[in-house]
Amino acid sequence: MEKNLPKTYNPKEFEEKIYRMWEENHCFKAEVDSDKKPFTIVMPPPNITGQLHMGHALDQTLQDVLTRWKRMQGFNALWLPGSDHASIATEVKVADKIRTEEGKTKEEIGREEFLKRAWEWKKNYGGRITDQIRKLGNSCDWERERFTMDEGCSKAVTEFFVRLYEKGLIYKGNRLINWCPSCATSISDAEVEHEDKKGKYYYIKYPLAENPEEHLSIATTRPETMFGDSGVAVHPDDERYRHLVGKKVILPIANRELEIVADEYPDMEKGTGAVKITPAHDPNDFLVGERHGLEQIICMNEDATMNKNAGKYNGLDRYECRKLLLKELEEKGYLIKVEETAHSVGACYRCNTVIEPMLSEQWFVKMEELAEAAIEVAKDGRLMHVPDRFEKIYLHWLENIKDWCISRQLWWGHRIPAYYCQDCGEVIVSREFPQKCKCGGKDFKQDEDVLDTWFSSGLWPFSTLGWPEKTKDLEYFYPTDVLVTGYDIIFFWVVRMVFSALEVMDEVPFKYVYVHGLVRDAQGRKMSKSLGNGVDPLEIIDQFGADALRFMLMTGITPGNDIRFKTDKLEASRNFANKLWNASRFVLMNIEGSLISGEEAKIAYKDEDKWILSRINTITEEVTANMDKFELGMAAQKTYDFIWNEYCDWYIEMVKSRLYGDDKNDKDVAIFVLIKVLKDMLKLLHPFMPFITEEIWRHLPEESSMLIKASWPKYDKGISFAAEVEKIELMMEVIRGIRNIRAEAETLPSKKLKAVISAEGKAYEYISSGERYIKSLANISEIIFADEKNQVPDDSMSAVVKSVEIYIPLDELIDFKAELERLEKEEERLKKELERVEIKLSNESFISKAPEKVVDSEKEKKKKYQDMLQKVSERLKIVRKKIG
RNA sequence: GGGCGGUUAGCUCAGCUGGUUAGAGCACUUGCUCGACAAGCAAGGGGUCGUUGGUUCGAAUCCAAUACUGCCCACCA
Repeated sequence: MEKNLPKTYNPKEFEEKIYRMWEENHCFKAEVDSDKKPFTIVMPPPNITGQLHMGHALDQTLQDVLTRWKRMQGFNALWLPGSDHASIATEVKVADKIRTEEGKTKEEIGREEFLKRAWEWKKNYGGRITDQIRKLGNSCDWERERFTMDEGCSKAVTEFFVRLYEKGLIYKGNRLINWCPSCATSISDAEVEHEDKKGKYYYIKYPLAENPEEHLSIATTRPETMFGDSGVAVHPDDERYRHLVGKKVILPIANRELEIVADEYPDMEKGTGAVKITPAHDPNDFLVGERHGLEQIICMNEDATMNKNAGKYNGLDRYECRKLLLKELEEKGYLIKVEETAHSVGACYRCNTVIEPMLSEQWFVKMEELAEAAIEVAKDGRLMHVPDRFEKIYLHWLENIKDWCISRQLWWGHRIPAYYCQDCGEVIVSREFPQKCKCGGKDFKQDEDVLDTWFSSGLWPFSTLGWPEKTKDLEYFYPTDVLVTGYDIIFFWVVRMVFSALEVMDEVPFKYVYVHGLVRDAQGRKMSKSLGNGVDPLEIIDQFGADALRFMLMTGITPGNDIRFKTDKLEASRNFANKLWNASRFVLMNIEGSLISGEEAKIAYKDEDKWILSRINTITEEVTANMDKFELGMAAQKTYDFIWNEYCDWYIEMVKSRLYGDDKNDKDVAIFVLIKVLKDMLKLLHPFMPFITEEIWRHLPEESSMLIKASWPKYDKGISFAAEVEKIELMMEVIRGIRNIRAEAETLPSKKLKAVISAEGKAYEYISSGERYIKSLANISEIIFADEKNQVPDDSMSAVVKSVEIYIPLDELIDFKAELERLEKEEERLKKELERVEIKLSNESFISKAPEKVVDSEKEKKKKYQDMLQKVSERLKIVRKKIG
């Protein structure tokens, strides 16, 4: 135990210190231990190029809350951290650096040298994001930190690739892929973002070969691709064109002949019904072309300039070509009309450049079989989504999946383990560099391409635990329990982890997928660099503390929904931390000498002790239930409410008179309960606010171990003080009633007042045995019970709570006007309530059909309201008479 | 074109499997220099829960339709 807490809550003074303490004591470490049950979360690896942003803060905090909670519940909790090499993003960054610092392109530097620089870059900057993450308080096992390109993960990638290849699930083929001209690489379908943009339909004349006077009108949004045309398709049922099938048209400018083919693909209703077919630059046309054996003509280069197939436009950028081509078409009379339209355009999700569908030889993963397995585990419940609406999205995507293009024309990443014999051209896919080819050749060249980043990310849940080796870790910690991620990368990542795991591990990689939303700005906009509306978590931590940020994110969250970042919510969280800080300070300040034992305290519990113990017990049960259901926001909110509204506002206030009194033993009992409940509160709050709770914990007497290692409180069936709870709650209402009188009547002095109370039965017992609460908390000097001797004075202000009447005698000071207003308002309210209950009770079907419990409680309510109403009415009469 | 959300106090949002006087934070009003806390204390005001219809003894909660709004998916030449 340390000395008392400083006067004000200042997170900067201890957050870093506490984190260091946890790390130095290896508190985050998890090792195989067959006596304990494992709980595993594998951290979605942030990109090494990344900076910590609010999305991370949310994502990371959720994982930390779950990890800390499970650790306290006695699980062997492993949260495994790491980072992702982020192929494209890093390559772009490193290339930029080389360009600005050395004035060279990456090609000029060469592959080997470039990779050297990239690793250097990773060494210098790759740890930045993980350093930032520590500031959030993450309790991940840093001693196990992994990187997608470290030795083990790389080995896993090769192993996985080879296995899929050997099974025939990976193939190399000439297919239509998405080409990003700016990144100069292919990208997968998932990496293309579609956006509706304004565009134009250009209607172009394609004259018939045998009769140039006649023509087909062809609409296109990308006229420059006409240099890749190798046919025109019409629908076989289309009367307009039936006679032309098999004939030829002339491709304008290029002056090539194109065959007219009949195919189901064209939509007769749309455009002119005749479609130009460009197999090498459009995915649909590619299929049509395959069906009819049409030539695949590539008319663009990799940088989206036109190639020699575009004739005189060779070398021009695609859009420049479009402009000039349209001009020429118009001049030569080939352009029929131009129509405005809106159509969807695909862009690269990294650089936002419009992608170019292009025919290219790439490596692909066959998806059908893999997808089926991933669909099955969702349907049979082995994989659960929280909230479950995301399961539909997941399923829909898998059910419509196409083969996955995995090769990238980049250098930073896992190089494809395919080797080409330089003598015979044979392709060998293998784990090691091949020694000898069938043909006897020994000269091999490895494939130049690297793999899609998500190929390695897909293996993350098990490659980080040692796969392909059969490690103890893998056996013990796998499958993991929860995957926490945003809905924006379900397709990129979640799906890929699932089918990859099912393929090689034969088991789901995680049991639950907890899907969270985005953190938006105060106006509800997405935080983005271009808008400049991003909020830097590090600045927030600096200003408010990590605990406040975490708590704000957690209370604001409902699974799957976006969250708005507002400073006032942050302030509220910080204020809450301050409240807890001061309450704890108050408790510690009042400790004198040694503490009494639980047994000693137990026999001397006062009613408020029993009440608060009973309440924390209930709250513990509820919070735990919420956590079990992933209702973390609710759990945090309940803890907040209990600490502030029950412990601070009521319990501490009730106990003060005992702390300042002369009864030493009674004081010790109060201290005992104050500490006991505080401890449980700190435990419940610890997953959400780890720093402040640990810091306070360090100051508690007789606590030598850390809170992070403490055990989660359990619901105690033995604690049930129903009568005490009822009594204290009645006290609270009476006190509120008196305070209300004080507040409403402006003429009331702030000094102590007498109270005359009329109560019967249980209420009388409660109040007579609980006078001290009313005296101290409502500032009352004396309580007189009304009976034959002590009549209720007319000149008094009054309140009715439950069946208790309270009168504050005031003689000439009385503010009858205020009293009248209060009573009238009260009467009206009661009449309304009573009416509602009476209507319900006079409804026969209610009486016969509603459960007895509900009917009884309505009857009780009726009695209560009648009783109160009668009392209020009598009082009103008197006051009205007084006023005259 | 298909799918999924949201619509509750001035603002931002909670309200799980139908029964509470419909809640919180911020904002607002009034009063507090009383020994944890003004980042605070006490007492208040403010909502026909988007609209319509249905199920039910009973609907913010379940169902249907509708309006507005956001997001995701899709090969609309």
